[in-house]
Amino acid sequence: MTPDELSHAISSALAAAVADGTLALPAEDLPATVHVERPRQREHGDWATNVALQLAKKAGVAPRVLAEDLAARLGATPGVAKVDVAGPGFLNITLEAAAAGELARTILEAGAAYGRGTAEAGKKINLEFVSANPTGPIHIGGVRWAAVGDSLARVLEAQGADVTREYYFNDHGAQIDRFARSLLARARGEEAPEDGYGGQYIQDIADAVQADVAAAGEPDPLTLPDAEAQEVFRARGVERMFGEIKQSLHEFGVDFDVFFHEDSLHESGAVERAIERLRAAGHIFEKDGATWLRTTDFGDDKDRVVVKSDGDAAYIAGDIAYYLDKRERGFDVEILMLGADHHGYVARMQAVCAAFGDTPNVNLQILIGQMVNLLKDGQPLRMSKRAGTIVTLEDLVEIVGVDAARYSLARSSSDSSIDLDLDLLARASNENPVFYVQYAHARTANVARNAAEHGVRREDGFDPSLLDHATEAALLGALTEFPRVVAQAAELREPHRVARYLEALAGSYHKWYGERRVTPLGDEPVGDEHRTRLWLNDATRQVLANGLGLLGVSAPERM
RNA sequence: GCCCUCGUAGCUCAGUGGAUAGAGCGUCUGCCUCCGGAGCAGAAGGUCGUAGGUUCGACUCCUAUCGAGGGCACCA
Repeated sequence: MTPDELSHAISSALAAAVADGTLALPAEDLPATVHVERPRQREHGDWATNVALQLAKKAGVAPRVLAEDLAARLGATPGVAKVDVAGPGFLNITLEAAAAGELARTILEAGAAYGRGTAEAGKKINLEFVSANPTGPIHIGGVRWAAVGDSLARVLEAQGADVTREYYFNDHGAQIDRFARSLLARARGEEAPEDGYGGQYIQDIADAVQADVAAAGEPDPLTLPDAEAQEVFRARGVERMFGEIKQSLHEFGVDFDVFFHEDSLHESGAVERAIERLRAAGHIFEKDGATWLRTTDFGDDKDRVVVKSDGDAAYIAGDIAYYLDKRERGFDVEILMLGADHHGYVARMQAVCAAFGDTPNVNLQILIGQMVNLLKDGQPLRMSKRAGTIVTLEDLVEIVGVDAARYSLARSSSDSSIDLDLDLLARASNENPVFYVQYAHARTANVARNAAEHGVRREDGFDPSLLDHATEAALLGALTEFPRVVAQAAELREPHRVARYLEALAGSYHKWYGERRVTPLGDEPVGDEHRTRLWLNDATRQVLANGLGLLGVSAPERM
């Protein structure tokens, strides 16, 4: 019996109570779907609902009286063992072991599809994340969005969405000029300019550019005039940086479908077209020699310059064109993940969305994530791109590995800033809960291997009524919740819920493992109880694997 | 000054109106003669920043306030 089936049974009981006059409430006042949830306390049964509490006031009856009536009606439902009324009027429902245990078969039949849903089916979603400037390696903040964003993409895909992972390269404007000047300076053996970038990677890129130029048989850029030399370092340096960024993201398990270059918007005339479109809609005005977008009409706190008085496009012009470009590529929803240091963009970008006639927060959804603070021996680690003292994606992976890095960054709500102590992670990596979850998965694999060696085979029998231990009810209950957790993670755009769920599931599994054996002891013959437990073991493995897959974390057979 | 996010166990963090607020790590006590002890069982540890309000019921929603971080460009 699934929670949905139980929910329907309760709805039927409510409808019956209305039909025979017991519940004095118009049928349309009944909830469309009755929510059932897992009670915190195991003694409270397998499922609980507060529907009697919610309806009692409207119907003018005491909650407990209504609850008693519903309990009597539900008691006869096939698969329901008992229904208790508790506290102010909760209904606590306990399922028959067989009805609960059927889930193991359901999960194994569904396989990798267990946990998938259709909540986002038919939606074409563009998910833009990381989008770090190609002026240096990806630092720790960007890594967080790589882990969270990719996991969110997987979760949305599990709900049927057509997701495009997109990375926006800001390869236009002053930052890139500074990057190019820094490369040139280092190639000449000079210090990086005051407003430029430092760090060993600048030297490395500069060397690589010169090697590339030599390999291409082109003249040494150091013999060219400044402007031309800088252009060589800009074009080739940015290309080099792109390559490194793509490569480290790939090694992190994050592969983008589209790397979009801001420069292309300016070169193709997309920026002018987007501005003209807004002008035609009456949202553009000229003032002080500049061209403005009247974002205050759509909730922004000030209007924004889109073309500066010197004729150059302001930064937001690229974003405007980019927004339109995505819509014209057919995306219903554009999701944008930004760090908290960019949250000031939200209002103006939602205004841009509205100015194009779209619906803010529907066609454009902006997720703001808080920062990652790095600690070393409990002390904050100050990072500076200019000084080159940054902790990069590669550094983090080298210290803790891909699985631990992804997991530790994806298991927290993006609303919380998180503190990572590098020494702690390096010293005792099993402090990362990922190993708790992965160990549970490895253990299920080991149990299955052992069972196979001893002739315990699923196909020889399955009797879910034998799953009658308290730890089995708990484990089945946890397994039941997986599809809801995934659906909720997608709906709220909060993939960390999957990680937290997996930790709870792993806990339920470890407890069960301590109480029940799949392989018979000694000379004990193989019975249906062993075979049925193997079904449960394998079902757990399937869910752990499915969940870890949503996080982009491996599910090892052995550790 | 205005805006955004956060404040929950010693530490790192879960908990989008329900029952006795949870996990990992750390501390303490037990458990490997048989499916892996990266585990399990138990103990200790909380005025959920503070004060009001809404509600049958608030960690959760509202208001105020304190504290931490971030943001308020014709920069990108």
